[in-house]
Amino acid sequence: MKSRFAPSPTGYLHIGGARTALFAWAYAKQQQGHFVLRIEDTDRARSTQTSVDAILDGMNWLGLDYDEGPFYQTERFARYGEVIQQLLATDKAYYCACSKERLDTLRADLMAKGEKAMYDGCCRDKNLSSGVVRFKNPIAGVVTFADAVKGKISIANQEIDDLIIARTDGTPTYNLTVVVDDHDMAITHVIRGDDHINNTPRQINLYTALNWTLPEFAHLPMILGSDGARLSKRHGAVSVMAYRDAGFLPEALLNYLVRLGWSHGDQEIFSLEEIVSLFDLKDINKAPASFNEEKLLWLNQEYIKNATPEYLIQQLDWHLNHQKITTEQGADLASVVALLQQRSKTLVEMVAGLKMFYQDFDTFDKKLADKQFKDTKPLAVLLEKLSVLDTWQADEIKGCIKQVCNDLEIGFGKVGQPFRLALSGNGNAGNIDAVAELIGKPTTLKRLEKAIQY
RNA sequence: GUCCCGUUCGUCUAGCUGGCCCAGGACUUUAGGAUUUCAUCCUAACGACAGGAGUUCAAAUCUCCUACGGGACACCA
Repeated sequence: MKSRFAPSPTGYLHIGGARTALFAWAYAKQQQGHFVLRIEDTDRARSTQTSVDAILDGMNWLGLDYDEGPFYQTERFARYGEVIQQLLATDKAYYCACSKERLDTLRADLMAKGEKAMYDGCCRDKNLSSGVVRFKNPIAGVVTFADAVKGKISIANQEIDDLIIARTDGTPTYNLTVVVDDHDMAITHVIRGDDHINNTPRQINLYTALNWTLPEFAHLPMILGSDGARLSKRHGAVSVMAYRDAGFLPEALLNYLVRLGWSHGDQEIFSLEEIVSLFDLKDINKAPASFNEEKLLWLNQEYIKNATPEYLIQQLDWHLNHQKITTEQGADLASVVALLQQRSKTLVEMVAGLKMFYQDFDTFDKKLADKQFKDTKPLAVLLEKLSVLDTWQADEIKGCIKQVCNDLEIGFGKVGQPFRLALSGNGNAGNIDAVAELIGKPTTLKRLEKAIQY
């Protein structure tokens, strides 16, 4: 068994492509087969190296490893040429010299007449020797195939025109290259987006003309945006790497993506191992799904909550560098992360919460400070008690706060809140005693003084 | 326009070898509870079988029609 992911390098790896890759990858792993990465770059005008790199980066970040490839179609032109010649020689293809203008008007006329815009086979029997090469699609009959997710699909050959397999400059086009590659690479399962359903019958005809055995086809429904239209740039972030930048964990994205169209009963959370062991094409939904960032956020939070601090630190590395925050000095990063992981939906949020342990802030949040620092008495008393504290530990610090409460006969919140603001600058912090412990005595006292002077 | 595919709570979905479904889970929202804010956690509530016809003792599940949505119709992939 062998599956593949075959993106064209005309942009970054987007969410829809990533899900297709994930499904093809998961099925290969599940079947203990191979997963192939193939770059379909035959459109030299639109393909770029930057896009190739972006796709590779995306795959790598997601952890979707491939057993073979990446293969590049541009390196296989000789082979395509061979197949085109073979088709020509066996009268399965012909040269067509129709001008673009003729084709355009033909299309417009047909549409106006209420018919499907198709090539009329004008040059089919002219026996020309130059121009584009078209495949001689059968005129009659019906092409039927059993799609692994959609079920039986039939299209009449009358609905299919003679597709171009080689351009004027001799370069091959998509429908020819996929067939040749999938055959040559011994792909047994073609798993791709259902925008390719209409191409499938023509490809099947090509397989037949070449006398090659057909692979299984599995067409995945598209991912739609919140407005029901196909997911695109105008729906916001669609690049996989944009999700890394926004602080998502790769396994959270993968988990979200796998549940978009695939299910295993009521289970929502799947480890990578579970995805691999449980994945099956028959559990894929036929209908398109729309992307919902709120649920992704929830999943991400779940993964952050359950991850080990060590793993989180590893994932945090990029964000820390990106925001130029150094954590060598000051609090123990693992402890800080452990404190923060219960309260961060994203890594970006975590970094925001982690700043106060490694950087001083210039000002307090004005609104909060005006309120919390109106009466500085509690903080002043707290400062006194903390400054004489010998063992700088959460329990001891908590004890001090309680003492202040007793001495002044006020509630915990009256001391805890201002204290929290004093240390964080913005009021966002977890267990205040633990926070103070990690920040350390000198810094805690310094910030307390600053708050009292506010 | 023509062809192909699809249609269960706002969203992701279970169920689709008909009865266990006056439809289950999750996200979101709302209301409570726990908590030193927030977050987390617990409890509860709201909320859907697109519409119609048919088959059947019985339909979300099978058939047909309609509506709506998506996709394809490139010398793009």
